[in-house]
Amino acid sequence: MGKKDLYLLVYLAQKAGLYGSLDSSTSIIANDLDISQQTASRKLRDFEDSGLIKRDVSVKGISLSFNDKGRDKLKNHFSQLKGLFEEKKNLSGKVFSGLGQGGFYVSTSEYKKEFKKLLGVDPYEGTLNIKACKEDIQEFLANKESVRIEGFETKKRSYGGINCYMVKINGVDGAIIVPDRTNHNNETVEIIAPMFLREKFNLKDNDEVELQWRLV
Amino acid sequence: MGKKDLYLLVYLAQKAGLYGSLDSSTSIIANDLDISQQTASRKLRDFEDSGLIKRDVSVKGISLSFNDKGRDKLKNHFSQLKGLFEEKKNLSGKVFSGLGQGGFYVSTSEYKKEFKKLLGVDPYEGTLNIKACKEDIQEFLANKESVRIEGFETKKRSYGGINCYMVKINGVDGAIIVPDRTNHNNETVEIIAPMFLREKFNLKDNDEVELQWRLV
DNA sequence: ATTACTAGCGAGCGAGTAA
DNA sequence: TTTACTCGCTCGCTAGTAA
Repeated sequence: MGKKDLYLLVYLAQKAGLYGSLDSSTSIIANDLDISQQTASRKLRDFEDSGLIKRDVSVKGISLSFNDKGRDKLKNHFSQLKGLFEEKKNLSGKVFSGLGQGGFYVSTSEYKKEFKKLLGVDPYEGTLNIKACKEDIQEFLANKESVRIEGFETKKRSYGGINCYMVKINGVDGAIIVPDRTNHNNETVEIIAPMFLREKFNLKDNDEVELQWRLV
Repeated sequence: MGKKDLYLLVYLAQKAGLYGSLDSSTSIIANDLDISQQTASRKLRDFEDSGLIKRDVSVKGISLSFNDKGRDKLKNHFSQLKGLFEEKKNLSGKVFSGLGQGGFYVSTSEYKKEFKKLLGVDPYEGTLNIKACKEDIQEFLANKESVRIEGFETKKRSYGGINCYMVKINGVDGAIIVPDRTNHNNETVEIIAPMFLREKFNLKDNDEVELQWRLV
């Protein structure tokens, strides 16, 4: 589906709901959107082919509902706009135990040197994993400037780049790090800070923490 | 401007900000959006002609910013989406004594097993009935994802499916259950939770409780 | 009444180029 | 380098119908 057809997706969302369904006909939809019945039919077939919607056709009409992919597409579009109109200032999430992969970055001296520039002081050699709702994270990061740490190569292996976002965590200066190569899904963020945050704040898994932006 | 060109307006908004401006060139924009320089140029002129944006052209490039009309158009689009994604966040209602039919579901081992998956722990073998205004309930449930527990059959009888909505009740993780076969009207919801909520919160009939969404 | 195929046409895209 | 004009061509639209 082309970016030009968003308007149809929005129309469907309004008529069917994101989790509901719409019983209609291609002529009705065409009429509502001021396009031909044939075009409506074709576009809906295209949406189905791209996996955005579910389409049930009968001689009585057509029943339409969203797939995850379609919802995601709309949600993503919405998040972008939301960043423009409603800039999220805070992100709260819950501590959880990660796989320890973040510690690798902070322990690697080339990265560590860059992190020190971000934090002003040496980073603690480990990261704090925080889980939050995917949309909240997207919104929090949307339109925010990140500091890029470029990847590099040694004889032994290559090291990927990292995007860093300057934040305060429970009031302490830190940074969200988003390595190019990460196993994380998009429901988690990884934090570096000058000290062992778990100890500092006596954090256990599922404890809530609050992130705020700080200026670079 | 046609409805199809929203994507360009969104691009501009992200680059320029709603109240800022963007110094760029038609080639850069064309490249970002995967269209030709000529098309970018033409579309931007069209936007200007429709009064959506302000356009300052020089041989060095182009400076773009939004007019009220352009901002309104985007804002309007955003508001439509907002209605879809940000529904009512809370529902308050009053405890009442139901007919005890909900307890049947939580006592049936097949259902109970599914409920355990939802709650993480075994459910208390009973439900809490909550009465609220019909419209509030509809709005609260609108467009929310539900977890479906399919019905099943035994030799003795058949068991209907249940739709479950993940909620917090007074801060406790629980779920609204909506059996396919229910005697409830649409002014009530039925809650399962890991513990006997009436005891936990010392609830009497007509006491007010608050429901909030929680992520699955 | 439907959906959707085929054909033909026209809007809109982009290459070339002027300013 | 810019922006933007002209023009040819293509993609996607709609009319006509089939199913």
